[in-house]
Amino acid sequence: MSGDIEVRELRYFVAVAEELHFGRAAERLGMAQPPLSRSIRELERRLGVTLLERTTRRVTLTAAGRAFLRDARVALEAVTAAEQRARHAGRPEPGLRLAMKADYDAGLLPRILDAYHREDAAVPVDLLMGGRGEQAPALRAGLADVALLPAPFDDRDLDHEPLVTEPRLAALAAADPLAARPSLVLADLVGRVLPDGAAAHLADPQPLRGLGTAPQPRRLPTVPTGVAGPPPAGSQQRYRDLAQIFTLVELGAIVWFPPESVARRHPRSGIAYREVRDLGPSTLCVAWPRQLRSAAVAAFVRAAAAVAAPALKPVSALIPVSDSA
Amino acid sequence: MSGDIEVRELRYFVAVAEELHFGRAAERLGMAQPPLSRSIRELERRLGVTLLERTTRRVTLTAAGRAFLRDARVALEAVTAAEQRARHAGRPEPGLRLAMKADYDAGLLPRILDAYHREDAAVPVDLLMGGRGEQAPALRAGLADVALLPAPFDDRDLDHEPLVTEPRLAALAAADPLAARPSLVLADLVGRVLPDGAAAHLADPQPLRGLGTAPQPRRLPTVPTGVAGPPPAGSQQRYRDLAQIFTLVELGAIVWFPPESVARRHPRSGIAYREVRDLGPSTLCVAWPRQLRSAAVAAFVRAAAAVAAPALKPVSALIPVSDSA
DNA sequence: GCCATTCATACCACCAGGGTATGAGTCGGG
DNA sequence: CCCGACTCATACCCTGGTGGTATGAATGGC
Repeated sequence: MSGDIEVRELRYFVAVAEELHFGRAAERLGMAQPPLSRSIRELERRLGVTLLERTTRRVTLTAAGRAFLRDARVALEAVTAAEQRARHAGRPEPGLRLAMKADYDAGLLPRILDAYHREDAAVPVDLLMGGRGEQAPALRAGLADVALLPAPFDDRDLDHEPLVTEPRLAALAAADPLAARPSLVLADLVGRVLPDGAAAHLADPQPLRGLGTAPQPRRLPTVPTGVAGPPPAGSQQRYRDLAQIFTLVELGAIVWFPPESVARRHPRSGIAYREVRDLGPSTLCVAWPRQLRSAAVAAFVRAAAAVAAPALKPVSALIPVSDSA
Repeated sequence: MSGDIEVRELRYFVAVAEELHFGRAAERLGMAQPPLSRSIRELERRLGVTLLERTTRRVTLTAAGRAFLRDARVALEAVTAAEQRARHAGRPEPGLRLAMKADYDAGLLPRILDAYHREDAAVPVDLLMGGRGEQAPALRAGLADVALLPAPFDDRDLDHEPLVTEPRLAALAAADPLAARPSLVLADLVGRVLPDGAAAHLADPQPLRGLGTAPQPRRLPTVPTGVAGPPPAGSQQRYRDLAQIFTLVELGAIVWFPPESVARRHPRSGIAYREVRDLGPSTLCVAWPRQLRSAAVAAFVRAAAAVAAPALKPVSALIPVSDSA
């Protein structure tokens, strides 16, 4: 009789714990409800612990269930990361997979790659261009080996090194009355649609790094691909490519806060970039999975740090987790 | 047909990768060799990657295999930690499990516990007294929630906060000629048997924290329990309890480097404690699993930091990994 | 009090995973 | 150079775990 917890059981439990409904969880898992119920019960029996409190009307997590949900997610991430990294390492010439969002490199990418290729441990670099907030998960999932990304980001299981800090600007429609002013403060923008949780800057203070922060919801809002028309105002829609953002900014539908280097790279007649005096700066970081200490990654981090060194300003607080990350 | 990697397969692969021999690995796993061979082959097929190069005479790891071994160990650790933490969280009154080595608290434990119990989030504390080097693994395995331990230690997947730094002394047999001197330097001790990799202080500089450090062997030397007679000189024997160490020090069999607070707590006529002018100090840390951010742990860390605050000296370099950790 | 909803139980069927027997390739010794 | 030992792979069988279907039982709303 069964000793070990299996990955399958972890997936089952996570599904039920997320749905809090055996029927829906079973549907999501592509199976029938009775074997799912049985699996969970068997899991509980082996753990010697009740994870879920069930009545026929309601399913709730126990304290142990909440703890197990958190740890099960971590474990599942570790398993899939192992799988992905092995797949990549098995390729004939496994390059270094660098995850970043296009243009979010503070103009350093060419010099970093140059410096990197002069390192002894250098291997070819595969660029993985992703949307905002996809870099850190890609590292965790084993899909990338190293990333360039702006802080703050969710740095669970990641190590990082700040590279450069630069101001962020507000991108406004040129026709916007605010564009007439040479500089703004955040309060000027109250009521505007701000992308990507930037609204939090106006509302709450940033969550502090450290212990005791409540666990954050991890689910990303789903991104409808190939949408037509602007999203409803006030939605926390996430924009994957700059063209889309530019269009919406030009239309006055949103305000956007790009780092200075990104703005400088995209002058555009319909868009005005303005200083925001009380908007915190953006810090570009290099990040990598904590337990991954390959020579190729180390060389990349060295190269990036060396290139950035002259411009380095220490970042006062790297916020590890935020709802919008 | 193939969906997911399973924990069983990870265990199988780790066994084979460690033994580099299917027969022995099968024996270790308590199964026959053919199904083990088949499982590994099936795992490779699903990964699309060759993990092991086999001839009938020799089994070797491929590059992908080495990467997968590292990640598989991490994943297995995560699974067992999830299991253990759930078991503990399911107990009727789950206390905070504090791992430490007896006496290695720099005299702070009573005050830390006092301060902790005044915290709102405080729960009863279960003390887990372990030998040297067992604290960090206990945190990783989900057997403890928080630990007090001296740096350096293997801090993979752990967060830590330094508490106090204090000098270490040399414990010598009172009859030792060196005991006549008021203070020593490490060079005086060349050729002595030093426990727990302290010899590294004499030989190589400490490995630097950071990337690119080669992966370290993780296997602890096995500790024969209930040994009789002193171990052979030069062995990297690990000593579990102080009584054993004292006996060996008194006999002049070893030299030992306890933190000052430990020495002060154990005055003993047969043993002389002497300053070692070039021996680095010891820093007591509080450590906890990185992803575990419970209120009880946060409260404990706060309490420990508050108690230690007056005495806090920053530690210059926490060495994350060492052979002796 | 009835009915809809939802989790648990009962029972069945299939195949994944483990066992045994044996083949095949490789290295070493005579 | 051939033989034999060693070790991994293949062939085949069989058990039990895992999933499906049918149905019961309990809960909460109307």
